[in-house]
Amino acid sequence: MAATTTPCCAPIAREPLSETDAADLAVMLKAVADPVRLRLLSMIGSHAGGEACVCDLTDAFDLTAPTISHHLKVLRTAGLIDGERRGTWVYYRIIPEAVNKLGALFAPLTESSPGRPGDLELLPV
Amino acid sequence: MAATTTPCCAPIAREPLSETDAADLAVMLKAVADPVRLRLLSMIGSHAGGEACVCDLTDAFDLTAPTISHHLKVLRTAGLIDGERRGTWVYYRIIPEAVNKLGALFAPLTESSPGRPGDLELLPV
DNA sequence: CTACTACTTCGACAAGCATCTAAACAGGAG
DNA sequence: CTCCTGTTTAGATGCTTGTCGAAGTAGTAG
Repeated sequence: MAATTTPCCAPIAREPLSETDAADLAVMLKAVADPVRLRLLSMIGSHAGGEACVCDLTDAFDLTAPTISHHLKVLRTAGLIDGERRGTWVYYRIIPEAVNKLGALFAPLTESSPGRPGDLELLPV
Repeated sequence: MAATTTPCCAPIAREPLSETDAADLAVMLKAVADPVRLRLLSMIGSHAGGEACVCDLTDAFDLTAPTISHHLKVLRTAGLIDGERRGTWVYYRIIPEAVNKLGALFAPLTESSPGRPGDLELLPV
């Protein structure tokens, strides 16, 4: 749907984001800026085999199945996860590129530059 | 207000987030999940000297001053920036710890683990 | 075929949020 | 002191979104 494989954007404190990039990233961040979706993403990512069945996810919350399905759709639309039906169950998997993109945005800044932040050090990923 | 200096949370795909940690992180992510605030943060962080005056920020948008002030307050409440009045103008500065916390959450995953994600490699920061 | 389970879509409602205008507050200049 | 500029607060409004119940779709089992 959206272009999920854009290289995009330097670290947030490196150079000002363009209006377009900011809007693009905000979509992805909005998807993650929810406790339930954050936990869903974490559960899927840390699940054995790298993928989790919806049934497992639903049981972990005090929410109805439609609500979980809605949150999964938001994550999927944002390009953060991908779902696949295998027989009876639907399995979701994290899209690592998308997560890495967010990680790169909040780049490793040098924490200890007490007043002279002119020379940042970027860790080459 | 909130505890901003918590070490908190392994990478999102490392282990499932606790309900508490997820809620805590969601607050910070909600603050960033907006195009305007994303650009504000980026402008502040990449500004010469590491800090930016509100007047500079206001001019860069088609929004009224109160709206910008509101967004800055959201970022400040989330512990992402800090503001200080010096004479006539107010200067804002990024809090690197907070940004790094987000960066650590979306940790560098090994992209190419095709089915055996048991041993992830963490880059020691 | 019917019955059952797993998941998604639909429609609705309450809460939250981005934005505005108007007004208040802080500091510098005349 | 008064006036002006920069910034924040207060209140109001319209859009977005998290949640639910009910209904729809997909696949398995008998």
